[in-house]
Amino acid sequence: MRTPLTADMFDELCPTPLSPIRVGDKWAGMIIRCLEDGPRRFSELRVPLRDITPKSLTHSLRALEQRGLVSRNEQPRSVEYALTPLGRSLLEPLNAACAWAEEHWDELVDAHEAAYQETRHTA
Amino acid sequence: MRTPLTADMFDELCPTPLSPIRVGDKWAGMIIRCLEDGPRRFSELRVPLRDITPKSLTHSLRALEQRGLVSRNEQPRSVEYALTPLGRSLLEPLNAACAWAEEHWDELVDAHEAAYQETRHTA
DNA sequence: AAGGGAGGTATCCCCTTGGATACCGTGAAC
DNA sequence: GTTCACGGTATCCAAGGGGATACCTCCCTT
Repeated sequence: MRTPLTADMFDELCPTPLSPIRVGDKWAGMIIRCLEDGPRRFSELRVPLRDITPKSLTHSLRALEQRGLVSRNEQPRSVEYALTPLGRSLLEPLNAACAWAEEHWDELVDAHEAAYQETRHTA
Repeated sequence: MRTPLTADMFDELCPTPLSPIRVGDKWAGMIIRCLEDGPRRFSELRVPLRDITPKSLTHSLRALEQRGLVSRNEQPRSVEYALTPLGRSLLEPLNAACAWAEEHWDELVDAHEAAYQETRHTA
């Protein structure tokens, strides 16, 4: 564990974009996933979230802190973010949501494409 | 089943507002719950959602339709909305999310109040 | 003393979300 | 033939989410 976070970990197979279920703001769900294996540093979190601006990351992390899901541990040479026990307990329903999205992936894609076609047809 | 929807069904005990987990937009989760026991009509759905404007309800329902979660059945004298099988399958992770929120209700409230106090103190 | 990395802030700006209010079209029902 | 409920639209508006860019402070290294 504590393997480096990769830049492509949310690229292809992650069901997040098509799933109707969301945790907090745009980034919160992914951040929680990133912290699953242990504490991470600010700059470390920016890697898998690609082009996230520091402002957005700060904002999301503060919101997660306020909800008691993430802790901020400031040390001499770095800042480490980690899941609180409450945040870790959230992994269970979050995983259930992701599993649902993966399980119904085809239907979600079909519905999305059908809606898109209809839009084009109407226009 | 098919008992009338009450105006207060989302008032007190519903964990939605404090839960970090959301389904679609502001109303989607509650709409899905409302359809759990069978099809409902537009005006019927407005009751439990209190002050929802027709515009907002229309918008949310259209979005749920596009995602394939809700079906719209137009009949001579009424329009009925119902869960699709896909929509119904979403109840499982949705219930998991609600159960989580209820289970950690106290912690959620504590975190929320602590954040509020801190805001007041800072200001 | 200067450079550099970590962890942010400060501004600006656009787009979306969602509420308020008002209006509309259709088909019973009176 | 007008009124009424149903199922919406149309328009306007305020607040918030989120990206782009630039800047800053602290501390360590060289």
